[in-house]
Amino acid sequence: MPELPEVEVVKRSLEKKILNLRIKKVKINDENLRYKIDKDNILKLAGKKIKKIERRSKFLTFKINNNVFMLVHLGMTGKFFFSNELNKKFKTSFYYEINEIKDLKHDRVIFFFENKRKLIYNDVRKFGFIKVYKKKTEYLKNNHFKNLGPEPLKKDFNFNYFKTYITNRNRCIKDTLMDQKCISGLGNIYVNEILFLCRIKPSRKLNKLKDFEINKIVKNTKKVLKYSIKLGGSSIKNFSSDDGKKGIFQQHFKVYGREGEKCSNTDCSTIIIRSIISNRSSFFCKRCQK
DNA sequence: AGGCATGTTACAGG
DNA sequence: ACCTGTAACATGCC
Repeated sequence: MPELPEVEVVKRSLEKKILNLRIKKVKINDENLRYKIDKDNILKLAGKKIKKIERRSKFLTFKINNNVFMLVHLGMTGKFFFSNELNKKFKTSFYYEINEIKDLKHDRVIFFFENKRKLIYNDVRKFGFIKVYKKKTEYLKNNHFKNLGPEPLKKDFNFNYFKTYITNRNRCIKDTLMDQKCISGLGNIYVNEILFLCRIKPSRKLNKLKDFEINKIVKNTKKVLKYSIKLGGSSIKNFSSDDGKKGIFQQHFKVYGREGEKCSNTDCSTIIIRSIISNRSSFFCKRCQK
């Protein structure tokens, strides 16, 4: 379920659990993730501590001591689980309930810490990956960050940037917002939600956007992402609560997944429709989004 | 059986 | 070299 807000929530949650813990052992159950895991490198993490966790777009970076860096992308179905010394599993994010037996099969990599604590990387579809860089220079050169546009929540994603970016391009707004080169961290769910709030239909061409709409897109992008992070992100399945903190943003989806339902804008009861744009479902209200 | 699913990227064509 | 659109990757659920 990971778009920017979910990855951010995972990051914050992991910080509380594994920061400064020493890795004792790494076990690889399935090395064939999006990229084949470099066993030599990942096994060498044993004995080292996790010093810092950062997020860039939908990527997580674990800074390990001795200038070692571990880069993780959750793909479509990647999740982290943490279990403590009692071998009782706890969620590492706020929004996954663990069905231990069912999920065992998809536990791809396990990091063992002292006192029987474990961090489990679980990924059903294996679109996620884990890469280890032995040197800071190697990490900085990694090709995943090369073409990333600005972080939506930072100041460099603003009206001027966005207006300049879309000038002389012709594409529809939905594809543009999904394009990580333009803005990094959005995915299908949040783009649908943002465009609904902006009352712009996903297929609108960039050259037909008015300045006030460009401004609205920038503002609503920040608003939706912040609100979702505040609610602990969203999840379509495997969702449950534990200690009262849970990701509940999916309860606030206004269009995503709501094909056939009535538009949630007041004084509109048009049925939300779904259409495919660039191989991805788009949900929108024909009446409100122009 | 066939369609669908939160993402990225290799590739082809302009 | 840049821009854009498409298909593929692996797996499970309706």
